[in-house]
Order: sequence, then C-alpha cells, then structure tokens
Amino acid sequence: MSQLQSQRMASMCDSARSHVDDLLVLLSKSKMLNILYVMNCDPTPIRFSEIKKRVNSSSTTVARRLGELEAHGLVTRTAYATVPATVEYTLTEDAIALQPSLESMFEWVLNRADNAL
Amino acid sequence: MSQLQSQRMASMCDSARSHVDDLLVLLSKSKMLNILYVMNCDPTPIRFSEIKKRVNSSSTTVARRLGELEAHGLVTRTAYATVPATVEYTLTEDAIALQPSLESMFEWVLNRADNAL
DNA sequence: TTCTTTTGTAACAATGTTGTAACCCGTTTG
DNA sequence: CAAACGGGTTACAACATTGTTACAAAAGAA
Repeated sequence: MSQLQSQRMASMCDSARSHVDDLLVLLSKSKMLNILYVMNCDPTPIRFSEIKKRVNSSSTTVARRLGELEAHGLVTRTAYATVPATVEYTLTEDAIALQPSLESMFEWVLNRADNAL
Repeated sequence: MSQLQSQRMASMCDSARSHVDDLLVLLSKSKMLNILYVMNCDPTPIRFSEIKKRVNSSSTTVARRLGELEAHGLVTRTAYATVPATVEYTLTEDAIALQPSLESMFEWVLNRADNAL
C-alpha cells in the first residue's frame, strides 16, 4: 500500500469508509472467495449448478452469494429460455480487475496448504 | 491462475482441499481482512489496543482473530512485562508473503469505494 | 398424465457468531 | 485502601447465517 493510499485511508470520510467496509464484508461472506476462485480459474460463463457443485454448498447459499455479487456489479447473470432453465454467470470487468490479486492470494493459499501436508 | 495450478487444484486430495478451505475460512472471518489491512499498512509491531481501535470492534473479537492468526502462524505475539501490560503483534514472514496480494486487493477496494461516491 | 430437468425462492429450525458486562492479573498513583 | 492502566477471558443473551424441506415453472419424454 502506497504512502498516499494510506493517507487517503486515514483521512477518508465516513461514507467512503462504509463503502470499503461493505466490500470487505461482501468478500468475507462464506463461500464468496470460493465462488470467485472457480469463476477465476475458467473465465468462460459458468452455470449455477456447476458453481454449486464446485464450491460444495446449498443452492440457497450459492443463490444468495451470486445475488450479492450481481447487486455489487461483480457478476452478470444471463438466463436462456431453454427447458429446463439455463442460467450463466460471468465476471464483470470490475471483477476481472480484481483477478490478479485473487490469483496471487490463491497461489499463496495453495502453497501454504502444500506445506501443511 | 496457471493451467498447472488449476489442474493441481482439480486433482487435489481431500486433506489438501481441507487445508485450502481452512485458510479461506480463516481469511473470511469478520474483521480478519481489516486486521491484516492495518497490519499491512504499517509493518512495525502494533499493539492490541491500536488494532482494536482501528478495526473498530470488540476486544473479544479482536482477541479471537489474533489468536486464530497466531495459531495459523501468521502473526507473532510478544508480551512485555511492563505495567500495565504491553503486547505487540507482528506479521510473520508467511503473512508478509501474502502482502502483495492483499495490497492490490485493498487498492481495488479503495478504487471501487471512490467510484461509488 | 406424471416424471424429469434446472434454477431458483420461502419458511423454519438448528447452528454459529457477536457484542456486552463482569471480572482477572499486577503495579503504581491518589 | 481503592482506582486505574492494558490486555485479555468468561458467560450469556441477541443476532445472523446455514442447511433442509417443500415448492414452482415450463416443456418434453415415458
């Protein structure tokens, strides 16, 4: 974090601080990082059921997380009028801007997991 | 994430997967990213009360988080026999390896917060 | 006609997490 | 003697989150 960023942080007004907190709270929700991880791994559109399978949690939770991500403009939801329904999720450009950070974070996690074996 | 990393992920054994999950769960706990943030901003040892003040939460929670970070080898706790007590926390080398990822993540967060104003 | 599929939502009980208030240590100050 | 400091811990009540179950919709297959 640059000196400037730190100072900006220190002097931030309440509304900006709350936006920062919102985002940190969002990213800290259960399975959120897992979802971003699977969407990062393969940036092509991914279906609801595939996400659910890979992060291994209930559809309630997956739906909630995806809804929150969409509300924050981090994923795009595209529904196709097939039978049965098909819905695809994609990371937005804003979320893709976060990709490098997440990637290196996940590599750190993987390395630590390796060393812990 | 490299092709190799993805494949490694996909073929990971259960124990490695659980270690990864442990770390993601750890990082997702409330105020955890906030604590890492304040410790990242200024890498010199920081006192309990200072962390508590800056992340704005109860001593119960701060103590729990710091305990979890210490248990995972991400922070070092140093107590001095002063009166009243003085305790300092420092990021370990392992945690410092995570620093660049967190920094760029926080910059992304700050930029988004700016744009949301 | 009934079953099956995907993608959810609603209600609810179980579980997990948080903050609050009280209290601990040990030494110095009033 | 009593209060006060920093750095916690404990108990507990309040609150938040999770998974489970039931349900829906639409159309094609059995």
